[in-house]
Amino acid sequence: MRAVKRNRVERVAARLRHRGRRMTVQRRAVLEALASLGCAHDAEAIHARARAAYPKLGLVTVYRTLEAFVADGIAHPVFFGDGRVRYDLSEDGGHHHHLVCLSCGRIARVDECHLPPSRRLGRPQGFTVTAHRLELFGYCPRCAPKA
Amino acid sequence: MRAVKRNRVERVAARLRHRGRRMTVQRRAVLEALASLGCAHDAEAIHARARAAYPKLGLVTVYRTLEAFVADGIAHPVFFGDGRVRYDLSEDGGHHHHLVCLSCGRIARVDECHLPPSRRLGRPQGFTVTAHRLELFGYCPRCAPKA
DNA sequence: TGCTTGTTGAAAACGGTTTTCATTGTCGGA
DNA sequence: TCCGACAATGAAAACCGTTTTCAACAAGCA
Repeated sequence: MRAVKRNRVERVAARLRHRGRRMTVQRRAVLEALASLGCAHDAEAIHARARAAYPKLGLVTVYRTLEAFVADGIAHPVFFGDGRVRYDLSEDGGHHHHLVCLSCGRIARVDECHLPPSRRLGRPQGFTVTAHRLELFGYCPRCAPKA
Repeated sequence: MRAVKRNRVERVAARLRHRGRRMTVQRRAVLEALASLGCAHDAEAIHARARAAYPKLGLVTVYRTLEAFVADGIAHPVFFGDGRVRYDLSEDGGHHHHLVCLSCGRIARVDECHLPPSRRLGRPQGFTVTAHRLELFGYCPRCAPKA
């Protein structure tokens, strides 16, 4: 586990350096917060968690770090339409989507993507599709009406 | 065409009244702006268009009208993740998605939804899915690299 | 070690959206 | 048709998540 962590930090550090960026204590803290929080948390939540590792960390730095991570493909933004941006650590193996409980806000991962290949999606309109965003909304087991 | 318009206004007016709301000149102007603009325009664009019919219309009223329309199922919000909410007039026949050109911002409708039925989507996690949001990003025919 | 230049933190700015408040106007009832 | 209750409006101000500014700091290369 420790080794996994160290590896991740080093991989990310390398990716940053490759773009002329630097790895700092603050970025390490944000990276670990992202990893430990899991799916789709916003800047404020990431800030709160990262402060555990580095209490002096400012919220502005979190925003800037997330911006850098997104630009370098280390993380990506998730939008639920509530006016705040959430972030996921990018995985090498592919993307995932989310199930959002409209009652309690709980979020679950959806690893399978049921969409046809990109090539087909934009064909009728002549678009070349390079990305998509899918979020599912409904009720989690605890909140679902017991029918 | 004139008749179609009148019908729409009346249907919407009825739906509003049903909820204790009122149909006003301003709301009529917003409704017509939504209909004539088509897919996914933001409050500012709707405001600009609606002002053609009612120049005194304030932007705040547009926001409030859109809020009422969404609450009454007359329109629904669309999110592209750029920090502004767009709106579509709801259709009785079902929903549609969008193709967004990352280069020129052009937006195209996607009428077919390639997703499995809601019932299946949240099953593994035990969620009851009631809605979903899907937006496709890529390049339109004009902007696509001529491969 | 020294230097260059990316990074940080605090405060202020930003921009889309929402709220406040006094005024106006819709629409159901007399 | 007129009345009155109360929803809707407009302008200004407030909000709130995010971004920018700017001076001090520190990562990483020579």
